[in-house]
Amino acid sequence: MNKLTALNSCTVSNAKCLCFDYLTAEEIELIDKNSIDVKYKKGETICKHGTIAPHVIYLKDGLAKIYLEGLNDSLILKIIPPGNLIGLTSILEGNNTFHYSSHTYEDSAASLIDIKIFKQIISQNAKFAASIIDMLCENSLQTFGRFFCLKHKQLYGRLADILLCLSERIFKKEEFVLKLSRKELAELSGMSTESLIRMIKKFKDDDIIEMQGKTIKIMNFELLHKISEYG
Amino acid sequence: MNKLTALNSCTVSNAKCLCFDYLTAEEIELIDKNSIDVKYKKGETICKHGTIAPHVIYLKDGLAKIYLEGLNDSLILKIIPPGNLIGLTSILEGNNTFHYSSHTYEDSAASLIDIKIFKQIISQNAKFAASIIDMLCENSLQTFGRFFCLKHKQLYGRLADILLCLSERIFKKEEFVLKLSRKELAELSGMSTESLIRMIKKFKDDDIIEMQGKTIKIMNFELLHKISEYG
DNA sequence: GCAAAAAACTGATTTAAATCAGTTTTTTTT
DNA sequence: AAAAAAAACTGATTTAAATCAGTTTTTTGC
Repeated sequence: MNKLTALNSCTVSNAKCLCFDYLTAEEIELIDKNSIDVKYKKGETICKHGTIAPHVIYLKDGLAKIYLEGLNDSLILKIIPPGNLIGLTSILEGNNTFHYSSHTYEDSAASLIDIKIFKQIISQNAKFAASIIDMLCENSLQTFGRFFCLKHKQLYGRLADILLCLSERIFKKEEFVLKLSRKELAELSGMSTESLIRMIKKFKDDDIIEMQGKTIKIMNFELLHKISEYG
Repeated sequence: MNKLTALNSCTVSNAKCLCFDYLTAEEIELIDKNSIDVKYKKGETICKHGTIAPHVIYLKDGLAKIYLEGLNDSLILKIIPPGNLIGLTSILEGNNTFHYSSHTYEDSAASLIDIKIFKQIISQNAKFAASIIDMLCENSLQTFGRFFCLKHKQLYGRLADILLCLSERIFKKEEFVLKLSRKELAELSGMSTESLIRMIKKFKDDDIIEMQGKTIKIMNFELLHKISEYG
């Protein structure tokens, strides 16, 4: 496989959150005692860039995005499916703030784990720490790929990336229901809403996808991969 | 300070490589025995994306870039000044390859640290591991900022970012000698060579910088910061 | 020191994608 | 069920930046 095929603007990393598998019984209890379970409605804010980060967030259910906000623009860094952490970079020593904002795409549930306890366990449990390191590395790789593709690929290739990511990594089905507006899907693909609509039309005309309402079905994976690869 | 001011396409992270300060005498010896010192000429390749990563690279002297290569384009992820690590993400379990390429900007010297030994020390020394986690977090933040700015800021703002980064973070002087061609500087700013030349001209005409050959002097930091901030 | 090559620069043109200005369709509210 | 609001869509226009096609300047090698 060539280098380029490895780069895509996919919105989720390969990282599985395995770190909790390495906890002792006491550590699990410690985390349980120092966590708060929360439910979020669709569209709610989970965390806000620049505010103090009192916890690391484990998304148990639902779907969320993490993003950076500018004056006019915002940039989606990644999508968080269930079983992933939000705010891992906030464990950084000497800067206990959230480094991005997060927002739910659908009704979601999360555990808010006290960040001090989280850091304490990192310092006392080497396997847990190693697992965190792995996740941070995976997150970096995902960001690198997305960075490259949003900077260099054209609209066509970017939409192909997103569709493949949704189908293969997030929903793991060729047909899925994506509860996002065109505006949100455009933001995710890093393009304007109008451009997104035009691209979707092209994909439909070329029989690459079928789309009815919020249901998307990938009809031609092979071609979609080629479009993703060649930009 | 508002969120936006925190985002820049600066090419170096704030991370200081402190991890080696936490080693025991034996661990230092272990690393010494399992490291190779190498000298690179200007323009040499330090590591190549996709190849096996037998070591983590500590840049002792010189200047390097790490970047992703596409078919036509390449994307500079960051600049590595002396005292920083290259290839830290390669410690990721189950994927011992380099996740980017690296190339020297000037004559440089590095220590190649055996990656197995490096990982062994992570697993046995919690403070070392915590320091690695810190560096990974800092690297992520730097990438986020650069990602946002290269995606959303215009040429003018991007060049301002790079100039500020070079002056304030890398050379730590208002006047510095940058041994890069226009082409390399353009690549660093994520724009075409012609665009870079036009932007430099604008900056000179507006008395923001002075430039003679490879010597750059920042004349108006305040304005440069404003340009960086407002894009 | 001169020729050749590379780098720096300039102006004109092209292009990809955003923006603008709408219309149509769908959803929500009353 | 009708009105209002929001979302989806369409075509025309604009714009930022790349590309193209050169010229001038600097560097390199013989």
